[in-house]
Amino acid sequence: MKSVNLKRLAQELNLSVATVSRALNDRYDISQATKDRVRELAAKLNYEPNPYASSLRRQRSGTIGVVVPEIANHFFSLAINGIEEVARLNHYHVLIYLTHEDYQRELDIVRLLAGGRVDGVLLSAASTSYTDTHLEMLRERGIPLVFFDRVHQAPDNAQITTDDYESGYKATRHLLDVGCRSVAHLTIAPTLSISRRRMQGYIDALLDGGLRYDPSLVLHAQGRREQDVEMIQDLLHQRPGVDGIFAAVESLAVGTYEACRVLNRRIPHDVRVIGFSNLEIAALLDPPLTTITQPAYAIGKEAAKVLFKAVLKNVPVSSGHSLELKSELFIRESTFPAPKLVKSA
Amino acid sequence: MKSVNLKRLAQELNLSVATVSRALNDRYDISQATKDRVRELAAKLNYEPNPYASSLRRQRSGTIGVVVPEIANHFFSLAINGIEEVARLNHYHVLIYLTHEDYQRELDIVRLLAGGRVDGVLLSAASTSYTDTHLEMLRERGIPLVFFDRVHQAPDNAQITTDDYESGYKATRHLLDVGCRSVAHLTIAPTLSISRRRMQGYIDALLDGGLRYDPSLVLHAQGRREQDVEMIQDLLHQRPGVDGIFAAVESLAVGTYEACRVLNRRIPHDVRVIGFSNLEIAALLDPPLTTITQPAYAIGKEAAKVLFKAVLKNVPVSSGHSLELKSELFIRESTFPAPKLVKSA
DNA sequence: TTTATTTACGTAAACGTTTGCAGTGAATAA
DNA sequence: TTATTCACTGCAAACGTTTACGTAAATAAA
Repeated sequence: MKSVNLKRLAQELNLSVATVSRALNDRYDISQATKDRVRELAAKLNYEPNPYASSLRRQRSGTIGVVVPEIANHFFSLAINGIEEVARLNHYHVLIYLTHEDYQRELDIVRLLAGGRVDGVLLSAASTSYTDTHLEMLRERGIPLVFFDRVHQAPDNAQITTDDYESGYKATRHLLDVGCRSVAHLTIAPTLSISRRRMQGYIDALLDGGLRYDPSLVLHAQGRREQDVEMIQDLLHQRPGVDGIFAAVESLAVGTYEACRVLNRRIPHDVRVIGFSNLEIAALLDPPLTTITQPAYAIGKEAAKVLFKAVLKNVPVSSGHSLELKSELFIRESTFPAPKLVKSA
Repeated sequence: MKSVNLKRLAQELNLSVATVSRALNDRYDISQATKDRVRELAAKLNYEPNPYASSLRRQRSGTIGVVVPEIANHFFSLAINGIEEVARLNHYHVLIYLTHEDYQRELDIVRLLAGGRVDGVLLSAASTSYTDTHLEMLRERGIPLVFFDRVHQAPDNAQITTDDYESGYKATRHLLDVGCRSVAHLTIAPTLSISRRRMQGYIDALLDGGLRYDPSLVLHAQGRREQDVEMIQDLLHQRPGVDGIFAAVESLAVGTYEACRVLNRRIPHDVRVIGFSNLEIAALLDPPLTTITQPAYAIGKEAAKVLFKAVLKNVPVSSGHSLELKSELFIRESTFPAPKLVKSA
């Protein structure tokens, strides 16, 4: 019940607490003989240093904080996987916080973290409105911050993202290539830079393809599953000419499938669908979904690497450390050109 | 850069550190006037108490540890979601650790946690071999532990599980009901109690259904995606008579779909498939997958609740606090009886 | 020999809180 | 008047580490 500490070890070995501490930390000014003695007893008694005492003394927590909108989401759980990997290699611990897309909650969390609980923060922004006061708090306290995926347009922050503009362009372009003439775009909060960049890619691809950009074909979802599906249904119903849909996030691609099922629209015969997604089973959907897939695991890993560079060297991160990874297009049946399908159907 | 602490506040207010601390903690023996003064300045200076000093002094970390085999998995991410919810309500922080199904890693993690970093632990066991030495470490240190889903047969531990036996029975029974005569079972490590219980349900349902239990129809997967799919292919190939498959974990249900695709076996025409799964999009698969779905979110929530009861009241958890939640059967096309399908195909 | 250097360890302060105890001045009771 | 209570506040120790500094003994240099 009573945990063994340095004092206990010191008494039992007839040494001072300082010597024991130094022996365990493998300091140069302790003889090999005592180091061995100390370590042996420590192992025998299952000694584990008290992390809070240690963190208090060296002003360093050995912990990073990860703040994400949600966790039941393939992208984020894969990213966290990558983050955890890097943290473990650096003997660091990982605190997880969920904002549930709520800016206020994000603010509260960051305030807490700025209190010194962590040595660094990885953050993927909530979709609701934004000021960057809380980021200032971290900066004031000298706590490095690296954004990943959902970044915030702060003056000089490191951020790990994907080529959202190019991806948006590529996705839209692909729809045009397979014959779509009226492409809708489903996205989330326009305050998010990823949304804006994906959408800009969408717009530019339309224009380059000789189509005009029709804002009424852009649907901003709320993130509430059922309501979003209804909105998609409404869109498909009111604009029967829509023959292609580009979903900027996975949940909206899935929502499109559901809406199409309800409305009896055939994919890809009536409408072709492409979506950002990290679903491993996209290929097993009915029909297999064409996806733009982000390297989620790599994003988490790289973001953590950049953060640790700053944390361990005790230097601030800057936009110079930013990275943009490439996402990949997987073409599947949901965007097959119509003619082929008509035959086999 | 320099963080504001109690001393700073005390100086600025001409009070002692003790008074400031008590004022912020809303102690009864501080006048309302000083409380107001203190709080005002604290808010103005953005004071956040140093969590490590605080944790060191009161022997309490305000943190729980969550240990799971993996996170890129619907069940676990949903469970973590539930856990985080409860933790947040209790103003607790959540440390995440991944074992990647590696027992040695689980051991190392528990050893760390037993060092006092957390006030309690939620654990879902890795699938590899098992002794319960590390659980003893937690018990010795008086750190409550609650298992969820993947429990370990420790003498007197609290555990939150689902009705695995009944679920296994129900799933198998369902396959028999729709006409299967040769049902294979895909599962993971037999050391895990969930595996054993699900399998026992499978066996009993077979016997009750007048079939015999054939161990060669049980496949123990390794958790390596590609190899698992190959094993499933081999099974289907060598035992062409198999007309039903019960997958004890989601990945194996998905693997079955892939194997069937490679071998050109039609689901459900040639073989019917049911699997444990928390995929929200099971209904969108080709064909829609019949699932046994665990209340993952609720499991996380309940496990956390039980843990906090122990943590906050400072009492040990015991098996008396264990809970068994019910999983649900969602019947979809992958287990439709053959005749119907022959027509529409 | 004396003096400088190295080796190995101890002393004590510090990190920022919390809290038992004591103390103060004022108000009330005896 | 004195004693007692009450409402506040301060002093100082404690939590378990880490580390700057000091020091004694042993060795090297003079």
